[in-house]
Amino acid sequence: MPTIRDVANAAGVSVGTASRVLAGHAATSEESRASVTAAAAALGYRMNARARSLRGSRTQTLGLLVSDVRNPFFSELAHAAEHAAGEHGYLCLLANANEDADQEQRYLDAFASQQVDGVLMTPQSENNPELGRILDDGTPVVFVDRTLRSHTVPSVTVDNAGGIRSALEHLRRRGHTRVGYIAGPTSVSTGAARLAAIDELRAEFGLDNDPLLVIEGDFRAESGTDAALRMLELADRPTAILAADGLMALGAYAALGPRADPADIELVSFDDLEIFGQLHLPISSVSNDPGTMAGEAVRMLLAAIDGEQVESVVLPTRFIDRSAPRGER
Amino acid sequence: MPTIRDVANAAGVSVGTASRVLAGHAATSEESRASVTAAAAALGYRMNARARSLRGSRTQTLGLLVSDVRNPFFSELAHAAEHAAGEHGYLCLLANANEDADQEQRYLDAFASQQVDGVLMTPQSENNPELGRILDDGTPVVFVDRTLRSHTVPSVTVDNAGGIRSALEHLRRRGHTRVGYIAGPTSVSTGAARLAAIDELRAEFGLDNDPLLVIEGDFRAESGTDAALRMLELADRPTAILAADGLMALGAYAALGPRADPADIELVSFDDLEIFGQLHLPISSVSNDPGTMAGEAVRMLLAAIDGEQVESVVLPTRFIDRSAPRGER
DNA sequence: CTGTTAGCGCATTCAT
DNA sequence: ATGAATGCGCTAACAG
Repeated sequence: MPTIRDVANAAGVSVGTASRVLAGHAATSEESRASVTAAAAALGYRMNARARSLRGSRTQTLGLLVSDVRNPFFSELAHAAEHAAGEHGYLCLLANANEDADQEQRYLDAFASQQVDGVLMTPQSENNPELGRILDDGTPVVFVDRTLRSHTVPSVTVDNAGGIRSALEHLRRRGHTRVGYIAGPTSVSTGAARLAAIDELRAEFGLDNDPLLVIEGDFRAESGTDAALRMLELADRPTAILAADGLMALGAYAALGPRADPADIELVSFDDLEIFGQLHLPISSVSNDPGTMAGEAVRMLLAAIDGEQVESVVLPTRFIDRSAPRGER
Repeated sequence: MPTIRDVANAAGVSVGTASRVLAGHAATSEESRASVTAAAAALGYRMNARARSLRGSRTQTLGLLVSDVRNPFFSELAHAAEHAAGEHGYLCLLANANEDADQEQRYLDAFASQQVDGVLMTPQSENNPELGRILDDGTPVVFVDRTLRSHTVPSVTVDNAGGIRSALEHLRRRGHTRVGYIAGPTSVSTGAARLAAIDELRAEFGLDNDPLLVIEGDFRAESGTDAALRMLELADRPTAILAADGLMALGAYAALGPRADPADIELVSFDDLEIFGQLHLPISSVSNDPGTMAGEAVRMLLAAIDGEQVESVVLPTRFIDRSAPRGER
C-alpha cells in the first residue's frame, strides 16, 4: 500500500505539502494541489487512519457495547447508533457483552487500548473496575437504556415508571385486576425500576397483591416461557400478563401456545417488537424507540467528546394498544 | 494515560526492556519482570493498540460487513462471527451495509484505512470497485452466505439447491402441487440460486408452472406480505407458500392474518428463525445455521491471514418440519 | 540479558 | 506556499 511519502515523491513535492493537500488544508497552491491529487489517484493512495490517529488525538472511533445483539431491541439500538455515528464521520467498534460481566470488562479494555474517542454502552454489572478506569482516563461514556448505581454517567433512558403506568391504565380499562408480571432481573436498572413501579401502583390500580403473580426472568425469551407456564398452572390464573421486556413477552406468547384464544388472556409488553403486529394473540406494548434513544445518545457522546457538559435525558414512552375490540372479550 | 516510557522510567529500566516484559518476551530477567509488572500496575498502564499496530504489520482487527443487522439471520451471523473472532484475539469492526451499495463501499474503504487484517462480508453489489482495491492490496476477504460473480473470493455458503429440494420434498409429501414462491432478488446470489433450483425441480415435483405463483421480493418482511397478498387474491390460490428467506416468510405469515387456519395454507421458509416455533401457523423451514457459517468463515479468514490457501465450503441444510400432523389437514 | 537507535505513516511545527 | 525536522507509542534490530 502506497504511503503519503510515495505520493509526495510521485508528485514531486514534500510530504508536508502532500499532507496539507490531502487534508484539504488551505495554504496550498493550485499547482501542488493538482499534482498531489493526481499522484494519489494514480497510486491508489489511501490514508492510514491508525497512523493519523497516533499523531493526532482523535481516532474518530466510538466503542459500542450492547448486552445482547440478538435481542431485537439491542440490534435496533446498535444499528441506529452506528448509523448516527457514521453521519458524523465516526466509525463504531461494536461489541457484544452477551449478558456477561467478564466479557463486558474485556471489551471495555479493548476499546480503551484501541483509543476510542468515546463509549456508548448498555451497562450490566455494577462496580465494573474497567469502567472506572476508562472514566478516570477521561474517556467520555454515555449509558443507553440502563444505568448503574456505582457510576455517575450521563444516560439516555426511558420513563420506566410512566411506561408501566400506561400499561396498567390499559389493563384497568380492560377490566383486569389479576395481572401476572414477568419481571426483569432486579440487578439491572430497568428491571428494578419497572418492578418498583408495579409495586408502587398496585394499590392505585387495584391489582391483586399475590406474590405468585410476580416472577423474575432474565430478559430472555425462555425465562418468559417458564414464568408464563408457572402462572398458568395456578389455581387462580391471571387474566393478563405483563412482561418487562419484549423477548420475555414473546416467550410468554409461546407458552400460551398456538391454540390460545385471544379472549382467554391478554398480553402486554414493555418494549415494542416489530413481530408483535403479526401474531395471532395481539401483544400491546409500551414502546420505547431504540432508534431515538441511540440517536440521542450519540449526539450526547459527541458533545461530551467536544468537551461539552451533557445532561442525562429521560425519554417518554408511547403505549401501543393492539388488544381486540371490547366487544370481543 | 501513561505510556510505556513512563512505565520504563518508574521501573528503572529502558523502554526496550519494558516492551519485552510487557510482551511476555522470553529474554527478560526475573528482576526486571517484577519491577516492570509492578510499575505498570501502579501506573495503570494500558498498551496503545494503534501505536503497536503501526509498528507491527497486524492490527488484530477484522472488518465485518453485513447486509442488514436487523435481520435476525444476519444479527446471529454477526454475533457468532464476533464471538469466534474474539476467541482468537481479534476485534471486529462491525458495519451495516443496510442493503445499500454505496454504504458498502464506504465501509470497505473505512476498513482498509483502519488497516483491518481481513474482511468478512455478505456481499451485495457486483463490480464493487472498492472491493477490487482491497483484494488488490492483498487483504484477505471471505464471503459469507452470498457470493459475487464479479470477484473470485473464498466463501462459506449453504447448499441452496439442496435446501430447496428438501422443501419441495416436504411439500410433495404433504400433497401440494400448487405452490407459491416468494423469491429473493435475483441480483443476489442466494436469491438467484434458490429460484433457479425451483425452476429446475418444478417438473420433477409436479408443481404447477404458473408464472403468477412466483413473485420476487427483496428479502424484507414487507415484500413478503405484499407477495402473499397478491397470491391469495388469485382465483386459483396456492395451497402452500415457500419464501426465499425468513423475513419474507414472516411477512407472508402476517398477510395470512391472525385468523388464518393452519389447515388452510402451508408455509415454508428458507432460513430458520427462532420465532417460527412460536407461531399459531407453523412455518417449516430449511435451516442454514448462521452460527456455523460464521464460525467456519472466521476460521477460513484467519487461515488466509496466516497466508494459507483456503477453499470455499458449502454447508448442508437441514429441514425442520413444523407442519401439523397429517390427520389435521 | 539489556540499553540504544531507528522507523512505522502521518501532521505539525519552524524556518524559509 | 513549502521543505525539513520532530515526535505520537511502540517494537525490532543491533550492540554491548
